[in-house]
Amino acid sequence: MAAATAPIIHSTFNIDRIFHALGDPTRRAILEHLSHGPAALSILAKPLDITVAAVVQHVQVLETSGLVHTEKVGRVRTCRMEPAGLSAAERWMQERRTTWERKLDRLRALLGEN
Amino acid sequence: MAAATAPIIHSTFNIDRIFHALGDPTRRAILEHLSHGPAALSILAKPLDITVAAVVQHVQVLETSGLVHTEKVGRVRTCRMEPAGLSAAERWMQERRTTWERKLDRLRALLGEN
DNA sequence: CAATTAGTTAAGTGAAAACTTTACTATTTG
DNA sequence: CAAATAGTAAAGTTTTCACTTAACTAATTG
Repeated sequence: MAAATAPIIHSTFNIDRIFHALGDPTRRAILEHLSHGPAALSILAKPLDITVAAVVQHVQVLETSGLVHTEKVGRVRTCRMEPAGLSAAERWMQERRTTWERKLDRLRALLGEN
Repeated sequence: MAAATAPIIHSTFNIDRIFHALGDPTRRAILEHLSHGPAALSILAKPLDITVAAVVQHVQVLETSGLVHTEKVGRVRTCRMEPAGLSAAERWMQERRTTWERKLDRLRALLGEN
């Protein structure tokens, strides 16, 4: 019963990789930067005091998780945020949270009826 | 300009700890279990093939992040989900995502006007 | 074309994280 | 009360992760 099983269309997203990518504060800082617009690797590196090589590795993690897309033109690799990955993670959390909240409501209703 | 700065009330939540806690698949499995209702440590441990000691450690991480609350009665420690932490993480993602989506819209509008 | 800029790749280091083992305490139950 | 159950705490092991260094390629610019 309850809601019909949703068709699995968007399973290109690996929730494991997404949450792992989001687990690191530097990668979240990169995402935050990219939310204001696309940026080259060297631009992303500037405010973070780590080497460009480290930034490259973080961006690779973000890219294989699907949270970021990159494209190289000339010698510049431009990174841009890919919002669908975030949506997938938001959905995961929302599902768990609402499942729990519904459970709580039912419990409260039962207790209220006594 | 733009929106007024939101008063910081709910900063009891450490977004760093929350995202770190969510970064581990075993901890997400525990949360998933708890979304269906509170459970004792030993119940949580059963489907995961790791020792109870390891589960205790995961639950400690979840608890210090605020995603889970636990209480010991007799010899049983019962764990229950705390949805507010998830909401905080959802909010973080939604903010970054919508910032980016608004940016995209403005860009599209500009291009559309040409 | 020489110098600079942007990024890449591989290998190594150190620290954090996940997990186990072991020994132990407190509670419950037959 | 003896045995079983539920969890705890500390210490050690293994694995993963973030980061650096260093040597290199390709594109751009003075």
